[in-house]
Amino acid sequence: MKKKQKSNGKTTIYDIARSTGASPSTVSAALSGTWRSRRIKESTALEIQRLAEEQGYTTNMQARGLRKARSGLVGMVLPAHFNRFYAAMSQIFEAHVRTRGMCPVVVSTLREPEEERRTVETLISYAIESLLIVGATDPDALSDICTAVNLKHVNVDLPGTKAPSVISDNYSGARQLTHEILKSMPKSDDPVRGRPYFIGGATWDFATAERIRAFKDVIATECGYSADELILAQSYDPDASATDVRMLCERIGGLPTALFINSTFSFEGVLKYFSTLPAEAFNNIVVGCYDYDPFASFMHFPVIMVRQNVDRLVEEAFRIIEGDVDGAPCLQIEPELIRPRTLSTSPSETFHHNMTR
Amino acid sequence: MKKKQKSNGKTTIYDIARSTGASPSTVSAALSGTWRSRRIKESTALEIQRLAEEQGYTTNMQARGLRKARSGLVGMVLPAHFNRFYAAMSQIFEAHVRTRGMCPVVVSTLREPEEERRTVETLISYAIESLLIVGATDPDALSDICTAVNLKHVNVDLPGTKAPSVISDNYSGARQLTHEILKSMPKSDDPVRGRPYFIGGATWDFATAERIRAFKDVIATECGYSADELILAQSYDPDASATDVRMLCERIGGLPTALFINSTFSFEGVLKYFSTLPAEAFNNIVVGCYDYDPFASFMHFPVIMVRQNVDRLVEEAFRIIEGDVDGAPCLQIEPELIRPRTLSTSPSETFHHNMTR
DNA sequence: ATGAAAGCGCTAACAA
DNA sequence: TTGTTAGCGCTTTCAT
Repeated sequence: MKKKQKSNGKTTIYDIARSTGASPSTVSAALSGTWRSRRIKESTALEIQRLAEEQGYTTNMQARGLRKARSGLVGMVLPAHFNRFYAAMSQIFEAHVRTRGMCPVVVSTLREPEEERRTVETLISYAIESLLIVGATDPDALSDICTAVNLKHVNVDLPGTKAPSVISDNYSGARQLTHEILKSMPKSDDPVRGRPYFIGGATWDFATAERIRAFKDVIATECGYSADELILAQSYDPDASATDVRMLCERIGGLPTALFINSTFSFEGVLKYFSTLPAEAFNNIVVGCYDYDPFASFMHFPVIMVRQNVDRLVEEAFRIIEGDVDGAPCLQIEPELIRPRTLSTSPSETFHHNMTR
Repeated sequence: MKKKQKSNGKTTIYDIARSTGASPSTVSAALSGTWRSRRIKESTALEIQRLAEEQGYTTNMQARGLRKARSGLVGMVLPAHFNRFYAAMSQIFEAHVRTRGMCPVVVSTLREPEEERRTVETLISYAIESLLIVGATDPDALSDICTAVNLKHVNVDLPGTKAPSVISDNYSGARQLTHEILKSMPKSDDPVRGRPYFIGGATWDFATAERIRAFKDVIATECGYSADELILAQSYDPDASATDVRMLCERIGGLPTALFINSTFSFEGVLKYFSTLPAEAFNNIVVGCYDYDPFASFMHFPVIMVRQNVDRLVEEAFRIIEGDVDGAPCLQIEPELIRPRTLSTSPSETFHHNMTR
């Protein structure tokens, strides 16, 4: 152990320079990898590197960033960490950023437009080099901020009009899910209980709207009736869904034969109500859930789920950031349908390798 | 819109200085909030702020950080994002950091010691002001790195010997859970199927070891027999647990009357096996799970769960960071027991407000 | 093959 | 009440 230098404990290139007898600029070159092109003798470079290592030198990224006007940081803002979908985003985002030798900064903004703005500005003040905007409530406002400092950015999951977007193909996913529900739905001639109902979400929400559109379209073509009356999309809140489904069941005198549930949050609410019913009540129902949770596979009735392709979502976002895209195109990524009890072969397994606790 | 200045699009205090006629230091003071103590006329300060706003000025934190030797960043490393527990950590960590007017940086390290080291070094090079080390595989190695640059840090969830730690009280939690399992376990005189079994986790893992110790202790005192034979802790992998429970059931000729499952991952595996059994098989079983997942509440058999107190874990970590702690004390936080079907009153609800999708 | 020196944007003495 | 100046640690011409 050498003695500490300066007031705080950090070794600088000047310290290294002093102890090797080289100049700061030589040390800089040796340590930043540019020494080859600066025609520094290999032996000097190696010696410097050895000493730096020994003294526990780490580059001060603030200084480097200030000088080079690049920070090595890549930012991502998302609504929340505590959510399977967004958590998967973070995980994959990090992997991509690391591949590029940079440092990921992920910050959640709790769906508050003001917080979104503030956070993006904060990230900008740290000179992030590009930004993924995930599920923002007001993507275009954020685009304006980014554009003003010409920061490359992409909208993910929720589209904007002022920057490229890559989102899940909600319409197509909901079509598949509705179709599958109809296919495995117990036959019934009951014009009320024998129909599929849509629960959860909010009509002002882009994703919900797309899913409802698909739900209606498929039912119109495959069943020949209108689904207008079958939709209960008041909110994403679990408790609201619990109430909705309870009132529905009371109104139609029992469980319907099929349910299209708009998210795992709503599903949680529905289950809360379900848990008040006897086991026999579930002999004639099939549930579809637009979202994925492994535990939901293990209910005592069939559950069909849709899982968004987080991998490709992020991959395409990076392709756009790094490519030279003009305008604000919107790329739609097909989600995946998870049939009941198919957990063992599901892609979620890949996560477990790294994440099992 | 004014025209762009400089090569890149960023306004600096010099730009503002020029357009207000004030000096850079006055601008700096006006913009960093120190103008009161610098006895700057209120009107000048306000005028400067107005212009800064108008020109879309944002402080360059790299420059400020370099100058002040403080970055405004607080770091946290954790094993993975894709995990309820760690995701909750991130969420709460962020809230705490924001309260302090700083910027959170959360990075996952996938339980790879080398990645942990690299990440901590990266964060240090960005001059983070303190660090939470969550669930690290080798906390002490990280402590060494931090100490070398005298960075304040705390271990969370997994203890270390070279820095203060705040962890869940695994022993106490597992005692409670075991006790509760024994209490609600169907009576049986069968000396094999009538006993509780422990599934999942790894004996080399600190947390698992503590839980097993509690499991054994409670069984010894309450039942009077040794639990040595009742423990199947090979791995956290869902599939391994699926196999373990299957082989157990084959060996003892049916389901046991009680199961202590060591994590939701293992639970997932157990459920995979359970889904091959008929519904009647579950009439005489109670399951305890050391970990929490809302969906697990809705199985067709009672599930008792333990939820770690993430809130307090993080809160205490900050208290330690900010206080003046000597040595490497280890604070244990009591987890919470969640009895079957108590979801509606569970603290998870608080999350939904912000995180409902 | 290497060194000297300027400057990235900001803050904090020290002057005035 | 405000301006001048030095310097945080690094990279990068330009010299040598």
